[in-house]
Amino acid sequence: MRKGEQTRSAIVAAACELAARAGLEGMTIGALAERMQMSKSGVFAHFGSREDLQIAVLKAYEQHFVAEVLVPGLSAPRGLPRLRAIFALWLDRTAVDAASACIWISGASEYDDRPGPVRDELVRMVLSWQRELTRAIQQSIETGELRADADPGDLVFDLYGVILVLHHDARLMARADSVTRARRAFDRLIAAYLATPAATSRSASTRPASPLTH
Amino acid sequence: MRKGEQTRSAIVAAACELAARAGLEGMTIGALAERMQMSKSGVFAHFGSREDLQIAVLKAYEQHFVAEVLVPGLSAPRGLPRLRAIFALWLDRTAVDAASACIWISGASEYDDRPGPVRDELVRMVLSWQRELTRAIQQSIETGELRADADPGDLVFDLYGVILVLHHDARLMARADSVTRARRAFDRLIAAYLATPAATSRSASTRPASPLTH
DNA sequence: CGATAAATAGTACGAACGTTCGTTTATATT
DNA sequence: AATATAAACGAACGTTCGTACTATTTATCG
Repeated sequence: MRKGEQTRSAIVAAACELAARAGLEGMTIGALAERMQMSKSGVFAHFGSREDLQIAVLKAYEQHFVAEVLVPGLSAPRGLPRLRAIFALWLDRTAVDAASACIWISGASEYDDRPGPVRDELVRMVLSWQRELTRAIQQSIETGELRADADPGDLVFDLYGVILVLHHDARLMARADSVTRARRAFDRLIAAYLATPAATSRSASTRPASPLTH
Repeated sequence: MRKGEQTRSAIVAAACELAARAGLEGMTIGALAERMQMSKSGVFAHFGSREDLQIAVLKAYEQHFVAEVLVPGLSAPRGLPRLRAIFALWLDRTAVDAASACIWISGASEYDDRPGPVRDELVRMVLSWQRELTRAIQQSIETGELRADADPGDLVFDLYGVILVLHHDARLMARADSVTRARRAFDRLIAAYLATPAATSRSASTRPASPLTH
């Protein structure tokens, strides 16, 4: 009983590392068995199917992500400091280990055209994470640090874009200054959403020339 | 003689559609043969290897991309209008056909840990495209439309992020309003980089208050 | 300790992968 | 029309994939 769960979690841990490099689809049971120095069937027996293994990897990843990004981020005071802390921790996951990819990001490309339980689980996790981001943003609005008319969904969109392009540039393009650029991009974003003391009220008289219409 | 090149390009065209859905790695010769109603060996004979086929697909994609985004974009007056045109055309590629992915984006995840000729070709293409973007941005600075102290590399970074998160949201998350959000994100970005003749408080004036009720 | 169940190994299967080879069909040239 | 060459086929190669079934080892507990 105990031994089984022990090796099972060891397999999942190894599978996480493997999936981080080859993707959830590229992670094969054969390679996993070789890495674990076990037989294919021995590894396979711990999961009903390959899909179950992939979902187990996803759940383990989410657990790590929450523990390393969300939880420590929540210890920062609510509002903009917390949002900054969360994003900084999010960035750290890329900065520290540039060799391993985020399986949420690689999975997005792998499963965006492949319906099934794995995709459902992935979408659920991303949604859950974006909800947390939205909450931190809304709180930053409530504290008056971000503009009252800011759209939290827009900022989540922007922040996610920064993370995606960070991974793209750091991993595919192998650019060393990616994290620095991502930090600047974040600061630029926050500056655009920042509540300026004079312009917090949306009055028609102070309406500037709109850059929307070109 | 002529027949060969004809079917070869037909194969590449079919391969492009296939790769757009399954990725460059997911595109198999068997599936391609079935789609072409040819034998596997008949398809294979047109390429020395699977890698050559993948590279042929990449080149065909680049050709289409340039023809549909860069070339028509260049007909807009240089400076900010051209940059806007290019981005709008870039967006259209996602908006029109949300069912098919960009193989540059899916390839980024597929090959960021897989060295080889395919990855090299992919990186070369992305670099080439980012150079074009950089040029359009620099020209927008020269015309005085964008701030003189703006870092073109930063804006390229930001723009690419918008495209990446657009694909992510539209395809994986199946959000219908992704293109709208991407457009707003672009406008926000440009506003942040805009050369403001007199205003010092550009952050609050990036957007009129009307269309962003959440 | 021995019984019993859990955990792992072993083997095999069918399918699909990219690739090679020899042959046949279709096209182009003389 | 005859011939040379290009194009496509069909079969098979060796691998690897996920999975099923059957032993055999190992751990747990009365």
